[in-house]
Amino acid sequence: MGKSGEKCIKKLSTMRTVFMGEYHPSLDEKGRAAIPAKLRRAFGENSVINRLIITHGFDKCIMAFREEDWKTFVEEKLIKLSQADSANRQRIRFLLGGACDCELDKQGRIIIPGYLLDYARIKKDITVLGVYDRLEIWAREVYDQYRPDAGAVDSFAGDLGF
Amino acid sequence: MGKSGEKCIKKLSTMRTVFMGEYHPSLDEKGRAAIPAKLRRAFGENSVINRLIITHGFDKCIMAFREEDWKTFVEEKLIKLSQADSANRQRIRFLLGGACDCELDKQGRIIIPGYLLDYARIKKDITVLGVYDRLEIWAREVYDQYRPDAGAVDSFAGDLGF
DNA sequence: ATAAAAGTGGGGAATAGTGGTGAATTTTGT
DNA sequence: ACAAAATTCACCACTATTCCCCACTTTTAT
Repeated sequence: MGKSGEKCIKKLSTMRTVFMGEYHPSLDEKGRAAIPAKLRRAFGENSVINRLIITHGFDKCIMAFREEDWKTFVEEKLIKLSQADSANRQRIRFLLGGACDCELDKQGRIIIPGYLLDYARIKKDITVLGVYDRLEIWAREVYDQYRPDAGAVDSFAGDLGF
Repeated sequence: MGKSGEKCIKKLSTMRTVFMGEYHPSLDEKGRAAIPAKLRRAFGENSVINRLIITHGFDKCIMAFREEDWKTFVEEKLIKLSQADSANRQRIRFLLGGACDCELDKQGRIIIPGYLLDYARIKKDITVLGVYDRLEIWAREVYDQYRPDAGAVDSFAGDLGF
C-alpha cells in the first residue's frame, strides 16, 4: 500500500502532528466549503480527515476539530466546568450548543450551518488557517483586517527566545 | 440493517455520546414542536429518541432530557437535596413539579404545555440547543438576545486552555 | 507537455419538516 | 345521565430541503 506515503507519515514519537498554513477557498452556490487537501492529509495518508466538528471560535471565526480532539476537549475541559455558574452555562452553550458534526463529502467539502456563517460574517470568500490542533475558518475580509502586522510580530520575537 | 450505521455507533467506552448543535424549528398552528432529526438520532439509529421529559430550565429556557438521564438526574441530584431547606423545596417543585413526560409523534414532534411556553416566552419561533445530556428549548428572540458576543467569548478562551 | 489531483458545479434520490384529516376521548350543557 | 360539541391525538400526504454522487474544469507536479 503506502509505499511512497510511508516516509511522510513517520514522525518523531515525541512530536505531535499539527495543522499549519493559510488557505483561501470559497463557498460555492450551495454553501459548501472545500477543506484544503493539504489540511485533510495533514495527519497522513492513512488518517485522512473525513469528519470535522465545527463551532463558534474566538475572535469571530469558526473553529474546526478532529473528532478525537473535540471529544477530549469536551470531556476534559468543558463538562468539568461547574454548571452552577451561569457564565459557565453560557460558555458550554456557546461551544457545545453551537457545535456541528460535519461529514466531509467525497470532494472534501462541508456545509457550514447558517448561524455559524452569520457569527463569522462569512458570505463567500473564506480564509482557512491551520492552528496546532484545530482549523480556523474566517471571512476573508475579516481576517485581512485582523491579520497581525509586521510591528505586532516583531514585538513578540523576544518572547519567543529569538 | 445497520450496515453503514454500524461503525458510527462504535465509541470509545470512556467517551459519552452527547447532544450538540443549534436548530431552528417553529411551533405549528397546533403548538407542536418538531425535535430535529439529528438530535433524535444523536445516540444512534438503534436508540432513536421517542420520549422526552421536559421541565423548567435555567436562564428562561425549557430543558429536555432522555428518560434515563432524567431518572439519573432526579435520583442522583434532586432527591439528595435536603428537604429541610426551603430553598431546596422550591427547586424541587420547580424541576419536578414542572416536569412533563412527552411522547414524540411519528414525525418527531412534542406538545409543550402552556405553562412552560409562558415561562420561556415562546410564541412561534424557537431555538433548540443540544447541550451535553440535555436539550434546551428557547424562544428564538430570547436566545438571540442572550447569545454571547465575541468579547464575552474571548474572555474565557484562557480558562479553557487555549 | 502530459498526467494526476484538487476544486467547482450540477442533478437526482432520499429524508426531514409541515399541514391536514379522521377517529377517539373528554367536556359541557340540558 | 345522555347527547352534542369540542379538543386532543394519531396517522397520512405533500413539499421543501438536504445529502450524495457524478462530471467537468482548473491547477499542480513531474
